[in-house]
Amino acid sequence: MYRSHTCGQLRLNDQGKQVTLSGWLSKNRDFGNLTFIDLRDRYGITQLVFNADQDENLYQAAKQLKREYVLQIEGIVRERSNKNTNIPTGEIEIEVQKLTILNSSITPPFTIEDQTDGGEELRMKYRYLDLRRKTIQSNIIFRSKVAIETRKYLAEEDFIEVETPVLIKSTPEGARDFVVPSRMNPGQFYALPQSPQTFKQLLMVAGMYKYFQLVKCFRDEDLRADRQPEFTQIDCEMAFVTQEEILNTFEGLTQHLFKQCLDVDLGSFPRMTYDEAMLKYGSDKPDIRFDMMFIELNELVKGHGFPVFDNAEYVIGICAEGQAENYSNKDIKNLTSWVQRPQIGAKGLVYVKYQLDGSIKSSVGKFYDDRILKSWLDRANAKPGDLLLILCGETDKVRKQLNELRLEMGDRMGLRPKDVFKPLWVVDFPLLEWDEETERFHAMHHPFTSPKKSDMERMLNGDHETMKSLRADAYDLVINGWEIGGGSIRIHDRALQSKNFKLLGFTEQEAEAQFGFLLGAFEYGAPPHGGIAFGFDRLVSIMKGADSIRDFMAFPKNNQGRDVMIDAPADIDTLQLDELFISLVENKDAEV
RNA sequence: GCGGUUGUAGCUCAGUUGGUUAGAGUAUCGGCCUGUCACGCCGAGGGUCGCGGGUUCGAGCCCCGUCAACCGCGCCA
Repeated sequence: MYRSHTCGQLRLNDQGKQVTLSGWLSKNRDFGNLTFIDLRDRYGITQLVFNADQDENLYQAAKQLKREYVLQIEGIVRERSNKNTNIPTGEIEIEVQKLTILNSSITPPFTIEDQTDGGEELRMKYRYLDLRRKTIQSNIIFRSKVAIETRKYLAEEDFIEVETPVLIKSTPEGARDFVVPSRMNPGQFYALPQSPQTFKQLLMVAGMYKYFQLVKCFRDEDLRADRQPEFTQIDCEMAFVTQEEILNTFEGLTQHLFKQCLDVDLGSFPRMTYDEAMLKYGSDKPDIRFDMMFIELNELVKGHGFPVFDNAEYVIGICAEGQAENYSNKDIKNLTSWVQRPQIGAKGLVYVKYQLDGSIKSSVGKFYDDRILKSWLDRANAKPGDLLLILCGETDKVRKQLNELRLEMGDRMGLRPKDVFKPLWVVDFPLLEWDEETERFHAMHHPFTSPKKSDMERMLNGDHETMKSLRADAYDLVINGWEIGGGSIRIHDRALQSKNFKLLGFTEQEAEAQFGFLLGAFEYGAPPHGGIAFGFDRLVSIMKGADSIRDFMAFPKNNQGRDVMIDAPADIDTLQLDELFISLVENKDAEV
């Protein structure tokens, strides 16, 4: 028996007990003839004490122990004379009678503590040591808890978990696929799924409705703090279901997870159409922890001789409450540089300060008199002390820019606390998105998304401009400005699906070649169906208020998609290449 | 593909206008210490200043190139 108790278990009322503990040596504090050792496992830390007065040999043995040695000890639980109120086991210690070194350790490259001295790259290389740290361990344990509660809730709702294949077929739509060469089919490749989308729809055709799966998905695109090449989805699909039922079911799931895992009551989720979100926040995933909504100023600013506004398509602003006095000319200048960075790309920034004494100060004061400036402030419901920040330009661009500015101001003003959760359903997404560059439509959600019933007639018979205005039964769950989940009611009619493929620029042959199996299935009595997928990693991270999903994955990849611990990806043997009928191009530039 | 930040001891970082032998904290090693819990005190070892080139009497610092990490843009139906 390696242990009778964990290192986080013993309390004052256990004193006098004979116990056996196993764990890692976290720290030792030696006093010459008395030494303390912190023994750590995933449950906590228990202090061991070795006293030379009681056993000189044992004390000398304990002195030789180093960080991260794996120890097993037997001893008696004693009340501490000096208690440590910072840890749950802080009232007791173990008076050690027998010490066994289960394994030694070389000196770790960084400290295994809550606040480690190790940088990210080093921690990733030695991820197995990083994972010994309580902060990371508790993230992974929390993730497990959320996964288990997800299964509990969905099982309670009569969902069944079905595994779908990982080796599937590449499709040009959407993200870039990871591909896997097939040895038995020379020259051909599987693709790893970006999501189990078509399979879950086929499960609906199969009558396996109320499906879910906690599933790995793969996308070969550039990484971000919140994006990894392989990630996990809570993937769900239901048949004989309306959008309303789906929203309610998964609002319930989200409430359940927050309640069970964080003891947070989310309440019922507000809903907003895509158009409203774009108009008020310039984003399809608005952070509604704070207001600072967009104020449209077009007709108030035009026609007064300020050419920048007169020539702009769209002039909008936000009102930063109480910030007028906080922003000196220099601060405004810095903020202007901030919006002019290439990542934001605004041309400039106009401000109107409604000063506490009621006077008005503005960067465009020589073009507009105070009466006009006041009309802008009035539209923004500004009070003395408020700061109006205005951007202008093409509608889509300026919305995006002002969205960034709004979030930045929200951060600066402390309006985005990490422990406050504001969920939001964004609904009625456009069905199609016109891409100017390739001069074709893209599916806003994915090509299986159904138009709203009221738009079906227009979709089948409308002209090009009509297509741009079609709305879909598609929805996103947004929490604190993060897209946590998204889904739609699917097309279950072959003719409608064919029409959609055609709009998306597929020829009939292409549609048949790529999705013939699905179109074929639709001819055999496909039920109405729809579903949703949650980004599991993002959900878990945001529940813990983290910006990066990496610390919620046991073994994440770095910015270049590398696993620096196992050093993958890596070259493969020429024999392996030969078996796969793959030859590598020596000089990459020669390829072109 | 692009923008930004960073790269100096095992680790985290400082290093001024280009100028003596490149520092601190921490970790490691040695010594002392009987109530610590970021223990304390004394001492020691530890450096390809990411890499390559250039300017200069002299480069951690300036210039050019390059590599890597992180953040973001594009991309991510």
